[in-house]
Amino acid sequence: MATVVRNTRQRSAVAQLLLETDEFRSAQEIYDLLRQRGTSVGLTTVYRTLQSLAEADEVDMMRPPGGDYLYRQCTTEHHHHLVCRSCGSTVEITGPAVESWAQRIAAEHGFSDISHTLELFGTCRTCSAQ
Amino acid sequence: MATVVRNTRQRSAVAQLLLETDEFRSAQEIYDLLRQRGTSVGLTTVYRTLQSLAEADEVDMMRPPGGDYLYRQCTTEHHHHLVCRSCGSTVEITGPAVESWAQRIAAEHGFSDISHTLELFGTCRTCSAQ
DNA sequence: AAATTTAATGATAATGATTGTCATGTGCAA
DNA sequence: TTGCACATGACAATCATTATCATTAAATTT
Repeated sequence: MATVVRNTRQRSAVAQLLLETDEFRSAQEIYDLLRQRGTSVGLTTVYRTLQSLAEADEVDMMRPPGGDYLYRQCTTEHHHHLVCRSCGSTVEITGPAVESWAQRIAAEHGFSDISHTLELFGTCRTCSAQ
Repeated sequence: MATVVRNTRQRSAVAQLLLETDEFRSAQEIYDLLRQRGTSVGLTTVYRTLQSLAEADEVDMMRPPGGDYLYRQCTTEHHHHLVCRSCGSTVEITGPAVESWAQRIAAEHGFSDISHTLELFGTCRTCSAQ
């Protein structure tokens, strides 16, 4: 019954690249980076692998306003992000009382099964200096 | 120089529908609703009008995880939303100290030109009862 | 080690939301 | 009323993502 995840060259290549990448990257960027380092993986497989890793909570997946989905290897504890709009460099941040606040507000209005999105976007120091 | 916004039947129809709609709706849904009430507007024009209204901060525009852009007439003061994943019904909420918190965190990491997204998603009472 | 089973791969096509094009329509200022 | 510039909308184009499916190759069994 349990879905067996096979250990393939492609899955390892994607996982390894994510380990070495600190910025949020799109599927296309990850595809390009893999080609550059000589460990090409088909674009379809890149999408599938990222989706699989995201479902397993091994990578974070987000979509900035007006942009495509971005992926990044993160710690497993719940956190939020401060992301550079220009280069994708990322700082993991821990929201203060967002969790409990969200639950309380939702309950007050009769909403259940609550989730939330909280992301900060800005321009990092490097990109500010052009 | 200033862009003049003309008062057309189509723009009025979209604005009027938004005034009477309390839920976040997609462009396609708005297009359909306009047809139903006999004030049809071309889909391209619906998109253009919504974008124009969003840029003027007269409607809020958001994109739930895995979904398309949604639009809703809101108050002009800055606020966040609690949105039903199932029917789109929305409660406007005011975040606590999110603003200042975001600015402080960003400054600590050398980021400038900060913006943030904070949205809550859940299932409203009506949809919980099927 | 070979055979077998079944998930994974990837080239390609399909999808679908959003945007671009451009001929025509129309608000509005003169 | 006229003229100009923006607005409209049918249609085509774009493009990220997903579906298809024949082929490859893990992992398991013989």
